[in-house]
Amino acid sequence: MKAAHFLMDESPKKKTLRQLDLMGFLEKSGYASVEELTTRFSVTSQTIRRDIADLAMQGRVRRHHGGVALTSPIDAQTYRQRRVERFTIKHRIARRVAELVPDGASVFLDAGSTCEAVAEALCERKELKVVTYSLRAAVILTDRTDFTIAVPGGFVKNVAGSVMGESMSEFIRRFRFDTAIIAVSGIDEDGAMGDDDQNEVSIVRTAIGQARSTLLATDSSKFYRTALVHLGNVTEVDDLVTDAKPEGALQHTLAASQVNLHIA
Amino acid sequence: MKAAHFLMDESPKKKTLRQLDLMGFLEKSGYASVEELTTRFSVTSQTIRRDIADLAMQGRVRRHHGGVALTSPIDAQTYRQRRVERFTIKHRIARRVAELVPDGASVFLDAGSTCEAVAEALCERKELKVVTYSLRAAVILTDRTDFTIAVPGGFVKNVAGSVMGESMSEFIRRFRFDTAIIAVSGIDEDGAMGDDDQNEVSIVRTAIGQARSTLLATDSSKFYRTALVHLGNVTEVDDLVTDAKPEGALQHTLAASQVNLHIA
DNA sequence: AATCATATGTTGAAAAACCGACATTTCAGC
DNA sequence: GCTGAAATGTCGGTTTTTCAACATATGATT
Repeated sequence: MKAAHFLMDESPKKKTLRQLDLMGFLEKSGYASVEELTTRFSVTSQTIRRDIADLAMQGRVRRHHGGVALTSPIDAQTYRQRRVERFTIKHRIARRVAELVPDGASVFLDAGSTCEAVAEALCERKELKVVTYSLRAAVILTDRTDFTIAVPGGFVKNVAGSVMGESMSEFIRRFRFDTAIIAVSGIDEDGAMGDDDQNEVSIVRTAIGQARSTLLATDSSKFYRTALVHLGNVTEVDDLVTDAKPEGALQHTLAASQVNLHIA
Repeated sequence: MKAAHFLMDESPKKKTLRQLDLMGFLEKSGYASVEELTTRFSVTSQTIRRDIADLAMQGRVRRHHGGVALTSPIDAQTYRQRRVERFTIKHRIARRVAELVPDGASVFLDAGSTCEAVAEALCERKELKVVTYSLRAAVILTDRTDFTIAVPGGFVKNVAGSVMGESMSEFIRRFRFDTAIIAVSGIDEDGAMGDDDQNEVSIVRTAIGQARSTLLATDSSKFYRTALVHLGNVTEVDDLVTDAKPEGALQHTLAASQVNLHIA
């Protein structure tokens, strides 16, 4: 009973997840106040402090009165390196995605960092019509292109910079897409795709329903990760763009389906 | 006592020097606590706080309980650029505007470059509720704060990064504002304010109607310029923040009204 | 169901940091 | 030397943060 315990269990607990997320946030800004973090994660200051205490124990952050900072904050070099690293993976995928989108197409674009990279890559196309609920993607596209771009209205979710509101699906339903470009938080071995936010899932499902074809863009770290909310099955998508071929069960699931696999 | 000549190694302003040094230190570590800084510079915490207050006023650092952090994780280039930007007219005006907005307020924020500068300055406030149809402003605020932010849905107007749609006014009408922060393209000598886009004017008018007070932020180049679409009269606004006192007729128009004039 | 472990929320008192007002120092210019 | 402005220090009262101890929830194991 206990032997199996430390051999197998790799599933990240909530706490660990949040701490990981917290680190990600820190790496962007270098410093974060406890207050910011409490609202960002919707937990008590005490919980944040416990997270911080853990991370500080591991020497990964520096504690301060009122917040946390990175220990070896954004050493210009590592920072650049990280950027480059992300550039290669996410941007390789993004470029591949952009190649699959014809000029003049009407596109739905999901939120999340991968989709922001896709937005950048889409700038190379011409005369696209894009609907997205990612503010950042919208800004990237308006700044660099003259595409027709639409965003739904609502409240902005801080973590992702995505828009959330009551009538999102209604808004999306007003459009038809040649392609829905989506991203997910995890894909199970049986091909179950999932995300961490119920609302986002609902939006994406609506978009898929309005689209002639669905394109899933995700890096291989998402394989075999289970996400909170079920979004659908990977066999429903028409194209899957990723950076490495999935191994094992997932590979078979895909092979047995109609999914076009693109390795960037 | 004159004996302490070994302390006299400072030539220009001590204060300025230390602040410069402090910035240098910050750029390495991204964050520094007040305590660290007191020992590093051998001065009182109060002095450090005054330095910090100065720098924060200039928008060069973010204050936190216990210390300071850089506003943005530095990229030498952007940093230099920011530094210049900080002292432009728009940013001076923006800072003044932010001072007039109390923590916790609900505000409407117009679109345009001045309002984007205001968005940056508003990051210093706390727990604001912001409704804006400027995508860029929305992104700035979501990236740097945990405010509640809402944007209306619609198509994005490329040049300005503002959102336009049928039901904009309806969306705006769902909110009440403590302050509507607006910008205009021109102000006539008789106080007539105008903008160049019929839709934007309609949105702004609606917002003003929902606001307890209206704050006009505009640089002095807008004085005596006539814009296409009439928006209202400057006497309707409660506060006018600008960079230079208007001369001539407009000055009298303002003096005869209830407008509070703030020169940044 | 009972039990245990883990994660999170709550509370109240102690500690730390803040701010304003005023005192003191420094130094340039008369 | 005297004076005034700028910079810094000191002091107290206030606000914010922290921490420890306890309570509650959730979930897995038996």
